[in-house]
Amino acid sequence: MKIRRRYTCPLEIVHDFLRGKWKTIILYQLKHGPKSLTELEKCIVGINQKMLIQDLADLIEFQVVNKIKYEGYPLKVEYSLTAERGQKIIEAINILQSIGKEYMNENGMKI
Amino acid sequence: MKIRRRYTCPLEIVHDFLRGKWKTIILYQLKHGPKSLTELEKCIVGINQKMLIQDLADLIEFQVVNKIKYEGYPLKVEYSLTAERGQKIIEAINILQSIGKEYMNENGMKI
DNA sequence: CGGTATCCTTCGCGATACTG
DNA sequence: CAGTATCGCGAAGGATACCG
Repeated sequence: MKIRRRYTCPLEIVHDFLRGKWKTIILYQLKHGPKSLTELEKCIVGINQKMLIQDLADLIEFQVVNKIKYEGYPLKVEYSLTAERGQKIIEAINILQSIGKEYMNENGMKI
Repeated sequence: MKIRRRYTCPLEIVHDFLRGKWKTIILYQLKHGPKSLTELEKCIVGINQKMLIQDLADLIEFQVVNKIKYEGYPLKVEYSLTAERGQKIIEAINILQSIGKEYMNENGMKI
């Protein structure tokens, strides 16, 4: 992660990090266990491979995601949440998700 | 808040809403009680009035912020978190803030 | 299948000027 | 002091082609 400016509050670091279009969604999709690149690509509607790989790299660097390479052929790589920071950030994302649910109910929105 | 696209998950609504540069910071600054426009402008480094007012309008529409107008002169307006959704969203923001603190400690960063 | 590189477009946001 | 309107730039991100 590149530092973009001088932060005046620890919150700004994390918010700047999560601000992009896809990172929270990627994390959310890893909530129920490891997934491969192509699995992620399939379940995240609208994302393209470039963004997915780019954001996964960021998530790994920030230590919210692990990358596991399995040796041998065919190539197999899996991504999963880290036990520490990954799980913690998911707590926050869960809250946001539940706010979204409420909001949709109140406004008669459907997926 | 204008709907930007078709959402495939309730999380996306809230994330899209919070993605902008300032909303989370504004909410965080309201955590300890109501503030006026100029107070917010002073304590949020780098923001300009246009963005502040624009984001406050969004936050009000999404029912995380209340606007209280006091009658009489001089004009007085205060913004505060709503009891329901405002408090709930702050829970998530608190988690992000604490992740930021950890991250800064680990990497020897200072404000 | 997993990953990198390049080009091009969109739009978030900053600057600035104006109104009640 | 509170709020609205306009304009332009730069970065985020989409499309696409290529490599191991």
